Amino acid sequence: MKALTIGQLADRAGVGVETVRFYEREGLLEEPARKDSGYRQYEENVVARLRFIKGAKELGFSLKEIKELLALRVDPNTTCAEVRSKAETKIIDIEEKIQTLQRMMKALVKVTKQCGGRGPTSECPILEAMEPQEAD
Amino acid sequence: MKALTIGQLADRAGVGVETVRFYEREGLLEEPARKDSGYRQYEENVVARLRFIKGAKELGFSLKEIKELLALRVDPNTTCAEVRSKAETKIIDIEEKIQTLQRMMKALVKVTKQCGGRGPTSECPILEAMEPQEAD
DNA sequence: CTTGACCCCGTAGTATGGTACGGGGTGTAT
DNA sequence: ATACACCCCGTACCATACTACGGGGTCAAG
Repeated sequence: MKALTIGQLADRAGVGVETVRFYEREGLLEEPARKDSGYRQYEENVVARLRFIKGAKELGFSLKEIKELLALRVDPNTTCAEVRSKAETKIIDIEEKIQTLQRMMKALVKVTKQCGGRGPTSECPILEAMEPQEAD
Repeated sequence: MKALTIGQLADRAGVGVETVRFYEREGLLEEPARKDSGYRQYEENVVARLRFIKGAKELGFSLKEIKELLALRVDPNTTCAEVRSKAETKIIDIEEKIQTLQRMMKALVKVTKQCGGRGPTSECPILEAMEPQEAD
């Protein structure tokens, strides 16, 4: 297993070198091994971690939340109950996001259908996307 | 129909007054009618618009993208083809987000299941969440 | 053994999306 | 008629998440 340089890692994950160093400072990536020269040496699996961070960000998770997600693992230093309850909170969170996205999609499909139709409407059907659930 | 003051609007949508004025400056909300005093007068439907903005933000859409989403309506000033193609782009976008979220959820469910089991693993199953599709 | 691409670090600057402040006018209730 | 909450505007400030810069060392190819 040959190690990756920071540049190779960044390329494979589709982020910038500076971003990798930034994530390291922020604690999203652990400090890698170093060569004698001081060069960072990354293992292949860090690529997946970086991609995960990238994807989660695009879904509206903050780096802080992503850090929590990445910490969700079953290991000897965490109690099961703890992991479980954290994971369940996140699951609910994600389910809500999915539902909202599905409503948005439905609204967009409706727009394209209206289009196929005839009457020009000035309504904005997408506004309904947030309505059905957030009854206060 | 009684108009809402900016404060009432902000309360109902769950945002701050300053945020409303900010969105107005950014073109996400149109300039409302004013009283002689200069006070803004909002119609009830602006509440939905604000909630939409709030929700879309939590899903990782930028204000710029949200503006585009809100502009997606069938009206006399836009050609159908245009609206259609924009909407379709957004739909694909949203579908991807949904799929990623579903993979994340599956990973989280897996974590909770591992938990119920016995062996402590130090693996992080959530890292697989971004993998299956982004094959390069 | 030099040249060019890449790495190191620290610090500064940027874009986005608000949030706060200050000095002033408004609205209504007592 | 005065008090208190709320509105006006402009400007300044803030957190997050990068991104760039500068001065220097490294490494592999030619």
